[in-house]
Amino acid sequence: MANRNEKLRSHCPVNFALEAIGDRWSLLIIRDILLNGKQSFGALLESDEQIATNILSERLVRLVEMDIIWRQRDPHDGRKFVYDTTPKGDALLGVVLELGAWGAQYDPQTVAPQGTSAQYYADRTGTIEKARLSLVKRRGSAPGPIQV
Amino acid sequence: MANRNEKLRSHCPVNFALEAIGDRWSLLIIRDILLNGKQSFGALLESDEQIATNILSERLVRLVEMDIIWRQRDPHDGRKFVYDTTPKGDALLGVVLELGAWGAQYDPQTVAPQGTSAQYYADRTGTIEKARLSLVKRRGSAPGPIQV
DNA sequence: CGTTTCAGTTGCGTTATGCAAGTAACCACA
DNA sequence: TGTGGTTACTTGCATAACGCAACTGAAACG
Repeated sequence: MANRNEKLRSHCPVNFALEAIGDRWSLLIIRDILLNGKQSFGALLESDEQIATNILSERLVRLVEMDIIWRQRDPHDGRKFVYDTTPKGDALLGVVLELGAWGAQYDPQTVAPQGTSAQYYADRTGTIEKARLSLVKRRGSAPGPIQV
Repeated sequence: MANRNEKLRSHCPVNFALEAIGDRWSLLIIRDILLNGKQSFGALLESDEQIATNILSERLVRLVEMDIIWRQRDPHDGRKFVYDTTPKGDALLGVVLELGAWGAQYDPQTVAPQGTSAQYYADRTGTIEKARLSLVKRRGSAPGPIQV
């Protein structure tokens, strides 16, 4: 699991990244925020992978602590929080897309997730720049789901 | 952990990749084979992250089962095996480099791992193509460590 | 032929994950 | 204003994964 303050096994940059987000759930949460526009606990719960509430809760705390996402109260509903990626979280887009490209290539039963176009996974060439532009556009305008 | 034959949580390509290699060790092993030219059990054991023998053993079996790496007896030493990536494993290079780029950017204490040039992590632009060329060159010639 | 190297395996304690159930704060409506 | 539903959690407990240390069997070395 992504550890918090314990000493790292090494300072190889690949290892640093894996200790931060190299567990089974963190990158799925980041995928949902970056690509599927999910920004609340409830929305993140509804993904196909069926994350448990306690795990989602703990991961969100960790990701906030690591400054990969941040949260604020929903101004329109006092029960809810709004979660969104920080620039450090946005910088994981390349990782998510590379994983997606590999998965799409080697999973014989691959499907594009709901609300996400298969073209973002189909080929790697140009994909990262393309999605990054979507993200810039999103950041530049009012916050909300991006339709990729 | 990367599971084997149990049913996947979903067929989202990102999830498929995470279920295959989304644990704390698999991508470090792939990093060592792809970037650091390590090809034996003993060499893989010596990395800074100090993987345990039982975990390395199990991960190598899994990676072979998934056709991400393959192994053969060392023709020069009957005790040893030679491990190397398959094309499916080579295709994870982009994932490794994206993780490395992110880690190098956000780990204040980052270091380039032994035998690996920092330039491969320092910036993402062109990095993937560059390393891929190294890999193609390596595959084209006799198998052996690549010095990146 | 004894010693060392190599690639593991085994045993066992610790940590992480996953499921089900429960809770406090808040909102929507009568 | 109170009642029921929603949201974002927390708790308890079982199971699975991880990690350390010690051990093994086959091959190489001297």
